[in-house]
Amino acid sequence: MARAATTSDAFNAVAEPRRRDILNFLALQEKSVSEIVDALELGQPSVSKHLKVLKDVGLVDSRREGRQMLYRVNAMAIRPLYEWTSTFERLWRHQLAKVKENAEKKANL
Amino acid sequence: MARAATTSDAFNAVAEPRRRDILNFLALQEKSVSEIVDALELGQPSVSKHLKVLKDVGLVDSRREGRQMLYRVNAMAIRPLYEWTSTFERLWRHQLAKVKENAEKKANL
DNA sequence: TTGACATATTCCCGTATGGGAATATATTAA
DNA sequence: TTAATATATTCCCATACGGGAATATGTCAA
Repeated sequence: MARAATTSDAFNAVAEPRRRDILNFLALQEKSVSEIVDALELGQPSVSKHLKVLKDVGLVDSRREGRQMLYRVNAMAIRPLYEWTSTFERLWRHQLAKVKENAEKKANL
Repeated sequence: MARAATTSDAFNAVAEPRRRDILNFLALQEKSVSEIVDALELGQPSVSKHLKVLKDVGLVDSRREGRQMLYRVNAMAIRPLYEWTSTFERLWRHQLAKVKENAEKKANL
């Protein structure tokens, strides 16, 4: 077995930094491919390929408007990632609480 | 340029499902390598290699106890992932709110 | 039609992957 | 010492990556 395909799930799709850049850029509103190309300073074919990966895993949707294709984020598809990381949030809060506690103990010596 | 190294950041390290399995397994308490091997039903060399990746990006720490190596999660290292996904949480909440709104509208016809 | 614009796809290649098998290293016990 | 246990590393290979260049497809305008 080799490395899992980038299209196998949201975790793999989002591992690529440029794809996160694209999602960030689309977060506020839908954009055309060329707007993304301009914003990210990346080749048009690369952007189209990244968008295909994102679409395959459901992270973006698209619609045609004239000659342009408009892409928008499907935020729901990021939810599994959020849920998974949330299970660890409790752990680091606990960790931070202990650090704080120790600091206060020291201060009160 | 090829695909980014699995050790380049937490996003890439966590893209591999077995590594998420390992982190899940370590979430509650530290475990030895052989405990992980038994739990995940994966070869020992594979587990050691996954642990190396996780350690390289700071997702786990380890300490020796006799012949065993005990690994534990460093939850703080997952924080960037949580933060990034959180920026999209607002978006899907908004989406869900609209769905609910539409459903209620229909119900009141 | 033809041409121009916007996007998608194909082809190329250097690079790294994850698993298994075999082997190396570290630690303890006898 | 030597043997046994626990873990790490190396070597192998099939696979897919991301980017650039070139090309194909799709849409509108004249």
